[in-house]
Amino acid sequence: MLTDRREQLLRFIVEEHVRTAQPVASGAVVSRHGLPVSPATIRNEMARLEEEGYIVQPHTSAGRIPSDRGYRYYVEALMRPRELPLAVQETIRHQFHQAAGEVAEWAHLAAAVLAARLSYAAVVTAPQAARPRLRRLHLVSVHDTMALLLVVLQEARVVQHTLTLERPYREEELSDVAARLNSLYAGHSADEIRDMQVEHPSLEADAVRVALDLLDSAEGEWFGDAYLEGLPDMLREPEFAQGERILDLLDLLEQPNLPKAIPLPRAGQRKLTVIIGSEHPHDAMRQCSVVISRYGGASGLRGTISVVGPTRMQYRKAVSMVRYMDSIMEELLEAYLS
Amino acid sequence: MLTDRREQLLRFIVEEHVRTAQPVASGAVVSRHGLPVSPATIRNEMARLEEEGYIVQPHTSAGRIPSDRGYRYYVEALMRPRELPLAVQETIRHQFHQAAGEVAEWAHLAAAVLAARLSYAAVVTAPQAARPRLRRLHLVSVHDTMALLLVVLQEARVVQHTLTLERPYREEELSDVAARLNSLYAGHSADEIRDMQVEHPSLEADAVRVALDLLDSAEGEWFGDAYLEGLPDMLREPEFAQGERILDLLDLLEQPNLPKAIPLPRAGQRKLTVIIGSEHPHDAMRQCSVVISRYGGASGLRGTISVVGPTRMQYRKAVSMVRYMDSIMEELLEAYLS
DNA sequence: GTTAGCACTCTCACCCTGAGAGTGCTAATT
DNA sequence: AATTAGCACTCTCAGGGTGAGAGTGCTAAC
Repeated sequence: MLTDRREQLLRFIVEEHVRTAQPVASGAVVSRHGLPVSPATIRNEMARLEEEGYIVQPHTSAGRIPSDRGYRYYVEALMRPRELPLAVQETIRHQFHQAAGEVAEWAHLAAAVLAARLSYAAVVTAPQAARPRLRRLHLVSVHDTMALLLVVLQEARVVQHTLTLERPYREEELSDVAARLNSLYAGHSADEIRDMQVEHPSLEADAVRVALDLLDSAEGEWFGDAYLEGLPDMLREPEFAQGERILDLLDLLEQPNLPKAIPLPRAGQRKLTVIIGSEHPHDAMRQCSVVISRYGGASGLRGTISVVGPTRMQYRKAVSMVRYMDSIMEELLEAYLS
Repeated sequence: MLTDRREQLLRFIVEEHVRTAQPVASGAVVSRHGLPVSPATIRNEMARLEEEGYIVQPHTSAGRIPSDRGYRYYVEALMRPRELPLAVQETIRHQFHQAAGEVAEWAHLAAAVLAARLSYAAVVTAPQAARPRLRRLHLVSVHDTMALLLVVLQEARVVQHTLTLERPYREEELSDVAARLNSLYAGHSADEIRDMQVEHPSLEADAVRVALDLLDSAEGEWFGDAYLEGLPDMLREPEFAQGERILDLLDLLEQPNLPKAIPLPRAGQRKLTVIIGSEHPHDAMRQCSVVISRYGGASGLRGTISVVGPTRMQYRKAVSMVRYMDSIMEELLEAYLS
């Protein structure tokens, strides 16, 4: 649909603008890109690209900058994604090896690595079970009249809640209660447990009620554990120089609002999604782009990896980083939850 | 040291400036404060206050604003602290009652309440043991080759870490290991455990090593669990309108840097401390004030409650809120850890 | 010690200006 | 038909000038 030359031109404008954060002038194209044509020719081509909505002028006598549509075309057709250099892959893999730790740590580390390598904000959600099942529950005495209820999910995840006891219990009593409940319910989902309709005495009833709540919310809240890193880095990009914009973004990227900022990719969609500027449903995000990938699924677990940056984002680098992180998370899930 | 009238004047300037965020002019003082003198008299008095460093003029033909020293004098001598209205006390107490939950939840809630009521940033650190002791440890199977090590501290706090197992263990094996370790170590501090010098087979050795690490870091990291709330609210104050300032603060208030922003009050100091503007060791905080209180101590647990706002802060309200939160935390500690 | 009066200073919003950047158009060239 | 040289045009940006408004400091009188 675009001629070869116009594509080349658009690519150059995008990449140059991403590099410099400045509008790209016709003169700059010939001098920096080395095309064997004059600036006037470039101007003609630019006029065409503008007509078709791929680029815009901030004002009459400025160069051009890509429009959201221009970025979209770039991402879709011009970008030629690249694998991460092997050296980088090695380094990252090494980092994960060191911190084998817990499942939630993976997500945290992934966010930190993304943020550090890209200088954009990164959000990674820990893997969540699509349909959580109870593996086992534990009651741990924390204090005379306080116990910790641990719910171990089938999927290597632990959630907890504190119970206040109406009388002191000894450690062994608590274990007995837990054992009794486990023999009944281990391996079942919330719905199944509810269907059994067993009557329980006081503490047991409490524990079951809370455990069910935890199971339910483990299913419901897709965003149970989200790790956000690198926000200040992103906000240092020149497009966010005005305080007002920063604050709107801060609000949106606070924990409780995160799901609005990082929309959950529809199940049918392809694995990796790029949302560019005004394509985003939220106003405050109109000058941001988001690269999202959903990992997991095969194992019954899923989560998202995403990067939030300015529309003027290094799409190629961001996409390859996200893609690689995705593969790492998949691998880890594979290895630990065979 | 200041005449009565000058004190009255300083108080008015502080309170008016806090209210309006504008310099206070001599005319405004007579018309709004209703002093039976003329603006000229006020100007003379203002000149004296300025000589002595309590107020400054942003520029020649502006009113006066309090200097850090002026705020200091206000806080020290002019403020007459006030108890929180009973209705507010009731509401807050109720909120805590509802969310009895875990010890870490108290801190989180306290931060949220402070932030909401003051529209400043609030940081509350969860209670930490000065000298943590092991109450009991648990090994919970999470996956064939992964177990969760739970270390319950004497002080109603639970820390956890994941262990990778070199071979699959059954649930009962893990309980046995935990039981063996508990019979040896329950009730002891890290140092005491190290002194015992018991030899352990593989998994046990691992568990002990990690448990010791956790105990150590529970002691070391004063800032183990800090909850920060309300940052965007504070940043909306007009003094932070410039993006640059916001970013510096954002950096400083990120998790790993928090201890720099909220200095730990020296043990000898009185309970509640106010740090005003340039008194703060950190440059980025020169236009902020911090109200800090340390709670606990009697119970062997301690933590801090603090509020960060602009120098132009509602000191009276902030101080009484922090003080009240402090008393609530003390009460909770008392009640649950008798 | 207080006050009226007034000159003085500073900020802020506004407009104007000239330099610089980059374009669009036209007419000539390949 | 595509390219290009040339040039007028438009827009931004920084700098300087201006007048209104705000609030002060000083002086001299009370």
